Amino acid sequence: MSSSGSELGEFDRVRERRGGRSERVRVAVMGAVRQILQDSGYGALTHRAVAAAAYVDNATIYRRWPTRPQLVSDMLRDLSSDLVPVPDTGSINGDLTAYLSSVLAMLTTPGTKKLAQSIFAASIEGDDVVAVVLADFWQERFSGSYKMLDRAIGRGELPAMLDHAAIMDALVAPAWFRTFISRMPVGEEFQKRCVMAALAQAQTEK
Amino acid sequence: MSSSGSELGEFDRVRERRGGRSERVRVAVMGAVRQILQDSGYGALTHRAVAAAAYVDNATIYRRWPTRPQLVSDMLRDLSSDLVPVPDTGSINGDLTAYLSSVLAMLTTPGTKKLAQSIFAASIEGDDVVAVVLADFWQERFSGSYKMLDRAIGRGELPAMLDHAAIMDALVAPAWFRTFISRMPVGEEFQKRCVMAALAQAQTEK
DNA sequence: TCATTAATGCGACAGTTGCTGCATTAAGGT
DNA sequence: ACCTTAATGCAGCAACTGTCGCATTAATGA
Repeated sequence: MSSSGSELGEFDRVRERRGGRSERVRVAVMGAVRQILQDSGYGALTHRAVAAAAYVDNATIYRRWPTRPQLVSDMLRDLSSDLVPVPDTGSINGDLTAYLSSVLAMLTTPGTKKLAQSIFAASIEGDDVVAVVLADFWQERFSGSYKMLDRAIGRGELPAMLDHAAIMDALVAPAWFRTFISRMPVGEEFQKRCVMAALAQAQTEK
Repeated sequence: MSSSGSELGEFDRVRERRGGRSERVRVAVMGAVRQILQDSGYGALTHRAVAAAAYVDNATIYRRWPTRPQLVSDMLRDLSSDLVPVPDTGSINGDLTAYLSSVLAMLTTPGTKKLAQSIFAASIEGDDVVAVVLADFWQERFSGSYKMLDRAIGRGELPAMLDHAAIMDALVAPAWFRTFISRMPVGEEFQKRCVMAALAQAQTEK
């Protein structure tokens, strides 16, 4: 039955080669994707453009990442979380202010804004499989920020029964909404108001 | 100088033909665009697909709407506002609940969700000129909903000095954010909570 | 070190997309 | 009714996109 000596199951297992050249290609491609997205945006993300920037043949890109959304979602895994760090200033007010400040900085700086835009564009263009990856990405991103809230509960600043998601909605949803959908300005008082709204939401018992 | 008999300015004016065949083509194309977006989404919006659906030559589409975002932004003008009507139930609580309910229905129904998705995709792909059109679209959409708040002020339900945009942010931003960005569920209690948050924001003096 | 074969590079191909002359049609003014 | 010419239809083109077969390279296990 199995032409292979090892008995790992009913079917022959395709032995993937995860190290060496394949890994080098992967790193180069992911770097090229991020570079292109930051510099020129999602519209410039072509398989051949990535291939050229990574010094890899375009057929290789097509074989490992058949669609553009897959390129983006795969890059998300490598994306370090230092884009929006979770602060620890000692007070919930300071934490929320610092966090939203990071988000707004990310959404304002051209390079990272294009990056965020691309994530959004990919999630629209991508099929359901990619959507799952992206949902995981956000879940992880949020679970990190939830620690911020739990610390405040430990300090007695917030009630124990919190709707974590509701608070983060109040804090960051308007920023994303204005940046990419309604395209209204996100100024200084807008930021303060969102922090206030998040705090008000946090005081509401679940 | 001027080969034309009429003296309308220094240069000859190109006499556009706004009626007759041109208008019929325009109506057919706009209908085809909306049909395609609702049925198959932004990815299926090809010039040739629109041309086929509208029984018009594809060169005509290219000449009058050179890019896909222009097709979408032009369709927005025709889009009747009955997608998200501004309610008048008699109380601010009822109005906000009904309004958010309409927004969520629009974001949940497949056809209209794809329509909203397409607007977003076009605003990302489109150049700055298109962005202006889309900003106007949202401005008009919001100005309609502001009347809802002004009626509440007239009834004495809300303080006179309101930050209209802040209230609408609290009401609808989380819905858009969860639908297209964080992809979290938008359930029954989510809706109630957003209305509560918007009311709390409304009670805050500007 | 050697054999196996997954992964890549290379070249070519059909299908699609964006665009452009040119002939034809019909809208708008006289 | 007639003229001018804007707008459309038609045909064809270069550029780009996605895919494939085949030769070559090198990762992995023995």
